[in-house]
Parts: sequence; C-alpha cells; structure tokens
Amino acid sequence: MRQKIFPTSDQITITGVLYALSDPTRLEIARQLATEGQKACCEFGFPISKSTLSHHFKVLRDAGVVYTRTEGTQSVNSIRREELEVRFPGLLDTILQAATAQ
Amino acid sequence: MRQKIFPTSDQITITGVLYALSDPTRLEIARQLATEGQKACCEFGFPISKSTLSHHFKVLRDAGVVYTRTEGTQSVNSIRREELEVRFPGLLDTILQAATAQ
DNA sequence: CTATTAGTTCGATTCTTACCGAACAATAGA
DNA sequence: TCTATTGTTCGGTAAGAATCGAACTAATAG
Repeated sequence: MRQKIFPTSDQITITGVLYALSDPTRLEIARQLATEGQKACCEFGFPISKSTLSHHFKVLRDAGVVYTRTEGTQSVNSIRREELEVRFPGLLDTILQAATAQ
Repeated sequence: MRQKIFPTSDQITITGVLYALSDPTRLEIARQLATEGQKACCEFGFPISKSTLSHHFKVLRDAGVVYTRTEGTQSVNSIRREELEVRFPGLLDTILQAATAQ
C-alpha cells in the first residue's frame, strides 16, 4: 500500500471541497463522520463495491475533507473539521446542515 | 429558443448546488452575480467560447443557482439568493465567502 | 427588410468519473 | 506459517462533462 498524501490546509481549494461533496455517497460519508466521529471504511454499509468505496475515500482525502490513519488492519477515517474551519469558516457545517435538512 | 425551465425551491438539491459551484468558471459567475447584481452573459469576459459559457449558465440554472430572464436581445442573469437562503440557510454566502477568501 | 447582437442548440471530440472484479499488500490472529 | 480481514491498486467499461465551431433563433437597430 502506497503512503497516503494529504493536502496541507492552504492546498485545500474551495472547488475541490465542493466537488468532493457533490456526490451523494461522499456527502453521506462526510455527514456520518461529522456526526458519529471516526469510522472505518467497512462500517458505512453502502451498497457498492470495496474498490468504488475506496475510490470515494481517496477523492475525499485528496480534497482535504477526510483524514485516514491505519489502525491495525483497518483504516480509520475522520473529518478534518478544525482545518476546514480555519480555511473556510462555516463551510462544512453549513453544507452538512443543508444535507441533513434535505 | 426553447423556453427555459427553472427548478422550484424544493426541487433544488444540495448535491446539485455543490456540483454546479465546484467548477471555477461557474463559481466565479455566481460570485460576480452576488456582488455586482444582475449581469448579461456577454459581460463576464471569460476566455471561453459562447457555447461553453452558455453551457455553464445552463448548469447553474438547472441547479437552481441562477435565474435568467430575457430582456431585449440579451439574457440577464441573477442569483436566486432568497430562495437558496430559505432552502439551504447560509450556504451561498459561506461558499462565496470561501471563494473570495481563497 | 437586412444586418447585427446575444444566446442557444447541435454534433463531435476529448477528458474525467463512477463503477466493477481481480489481484495485491499489510496487519492480526490461530 | 497459514488464513482471514481490510483496504488499495489495476485494468477495463460505460456514462457524463467540458470544450469547440457551426448552424440556428429571437430581438433590435439601421
């Protein structure tokens, strides 16, 4: 497994974040991570294949929305709440609020 | 010219709005409309072809972000601020703020 | 009535994305 | 050491999106 690379705070772009969260599956991942805290990939229970789910997590990581650390045999994901808040104040909460309101 | 159809407030989806604004050109269109008020398509001065620009406006309209009305020979665009605010409170402003901060 | 202006629509091309199964890698446990 | 378990990566396919030029439409100006 190649080492994962995460963008630094200033490398996070608004268009990147919006794009990452414009997919229903990825938005739901972000929502669950934000409300339920950290979770392993396998705990989401989406009706899609492992490879597709892995792809979605990579998009979220590359956009700077999610951080993934390896813990034993599983990958624990968390949302980069503080960094996103500093970079784009209010953005994450407002989007997640909108996602919930829907 | 076929008649333009605009989504009603409840037809606007969060993923649709995020997707529409995840493109740099479209985000800039929204930003200019929000800060400078209504504008005709031709007044934006992007270095892209008419057909591409027309496409971007269609994406914004279909997502419910922009309203377009015909006035003489030109199309005047405005942002659907109030409706978006009711549907997804704070969303537009937060995104535009982030776009500007960048 | 003709020309101009402002956009839209069409057809085509190229790029990107979502998705899957199969093969691979890393860790943990028997 | 063998075997699950958990994800990643690869190769491929199918669908979608960005882009353009050309043809079209609608309104206005001359």
